[in-house]
Amino acid sequence: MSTTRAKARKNARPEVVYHKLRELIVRGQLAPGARIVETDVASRLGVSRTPVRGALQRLNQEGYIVESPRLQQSRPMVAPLTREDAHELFFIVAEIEGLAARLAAMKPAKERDGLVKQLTAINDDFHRAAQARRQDHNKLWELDENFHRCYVEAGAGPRLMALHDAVKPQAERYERLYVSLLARDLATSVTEHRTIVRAIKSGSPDAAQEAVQTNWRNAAARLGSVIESVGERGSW
Amino acid sequence: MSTTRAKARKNARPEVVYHKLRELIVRGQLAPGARIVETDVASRLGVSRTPVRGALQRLNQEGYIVESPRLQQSRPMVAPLTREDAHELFFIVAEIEGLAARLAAMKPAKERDGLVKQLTAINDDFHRAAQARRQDHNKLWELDENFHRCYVEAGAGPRLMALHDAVKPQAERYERLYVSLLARDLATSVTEHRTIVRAIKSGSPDAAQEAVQTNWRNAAARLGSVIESVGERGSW
DNA sequence: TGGAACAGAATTGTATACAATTTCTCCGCA
DNA sequence: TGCGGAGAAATTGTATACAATTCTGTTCCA
Repeated sequence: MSTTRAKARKNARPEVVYHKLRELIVRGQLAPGARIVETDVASRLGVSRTPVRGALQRLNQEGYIVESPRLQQSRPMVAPLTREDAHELFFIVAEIEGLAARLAAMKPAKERDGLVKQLTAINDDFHRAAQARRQDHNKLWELDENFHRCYVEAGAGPRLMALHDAVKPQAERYERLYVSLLARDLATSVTEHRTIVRAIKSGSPDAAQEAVQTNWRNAAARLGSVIESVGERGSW
Repeated sequence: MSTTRAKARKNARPEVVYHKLRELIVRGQLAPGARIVETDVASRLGVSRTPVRGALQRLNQEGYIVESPRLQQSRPMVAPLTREDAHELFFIVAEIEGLAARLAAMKPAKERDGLVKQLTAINDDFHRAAQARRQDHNKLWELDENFHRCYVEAGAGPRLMALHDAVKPQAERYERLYVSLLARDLATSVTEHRTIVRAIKSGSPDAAQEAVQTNWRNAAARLGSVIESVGERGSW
């Protein structure tokens, strides 16, 4: 579990390599299946292989990169996007964020009030952005992300938070796919979000957990029906 | 999430360093709070710092070691054991294994039959081992571990399995504490295990998930009431 | 033509030297 | 005695050289 939360250690080189690569993978500029070569990355970013190695190992542990099933050496490549993977991943997120929502709904009413206000505001923005003539996929993704992060941060303790931080980013690639491929279907998400907010507002742990899980599981189903191996894309 | 499942790559040096250190930490021979020095480990195990670094990074990501100061260098030390940490960790395991149990309970009856037989056998062994005059803590831990692993493997897909593999080992330190400190209270566990088996046997997803979660949450509560900062222990 | 084998290139694994940073120690001084 | 600081020791960060492994392309033989 990445206990390794966003390290404050900004200038650490493995850190910047990690973020650069992760960004490229998540945005699809480094295509699923693409090979990653330590020396290339190192020379492109102007560092030696040592920090690159650290970054690669982390990306591997976090599932962005997989190792070709070779024997003695690893030969890493960008993890592919599959329907099954998306499904399982979203179900896992459903559990984690569901638990966080349950905990958030158990907070004293006073705390919940502020949270509910925030959530409502974000979801309204999300609604508007979804209805806009010219949709901004980037912004849509960010708003959805914020919505979920909001109640997770309110409910989760450090350990659950760390788990969330370890797992959730892996869903980012699929979430971006979601808003791209299902741009017209986002009204459903708005409604599901409202259900979550209501449950937290009324302080119903069971309902909150249920609502979050439903939201994610439905998303998994919707995405699964349109993801057909979004093949090679972009290069670097 | 350690997508990095137990690598078949046996002879890989980072792998053996990782396992050696992990074992020492989990068994308490490397005390919570103890500093870990790359060069020491390297010379003790007869390798250079490079593979040690890999192992250390992984142990860090998996939560076995933490970085003490917020400076520019890491200075890793063995993660301490606390009541709060145990509580949160067990609740997380409750979610993960609960989900796995739910999925296991949804398998066709034919598959479930074999599973139920296995689970019953293990739990009976566990029962006997718990009642033995001279308890073998090591064996007790292993049996409990097997019991849970059994239904998890039956129900979980690769991603959930990977998540489980990433999180569960971190609970090992607390589980061993549990069987040591609560040796006389293990009958309760046997009973809770029986409830799990019944739910899977009857193919009730809700009941199975609930039973697993109850088992872990109760364990968290029981452990929490006796864990009092099990201070420094052992050295290397 | 097809395939096996070999040579060379490409790539990762490991060790080690050096640089940067942190911690420790001990001495001076009030 | 206690505090502060300078310099030494310890420790981690980075780069790089070399070793081990895997991949690629070509040649040679059936």
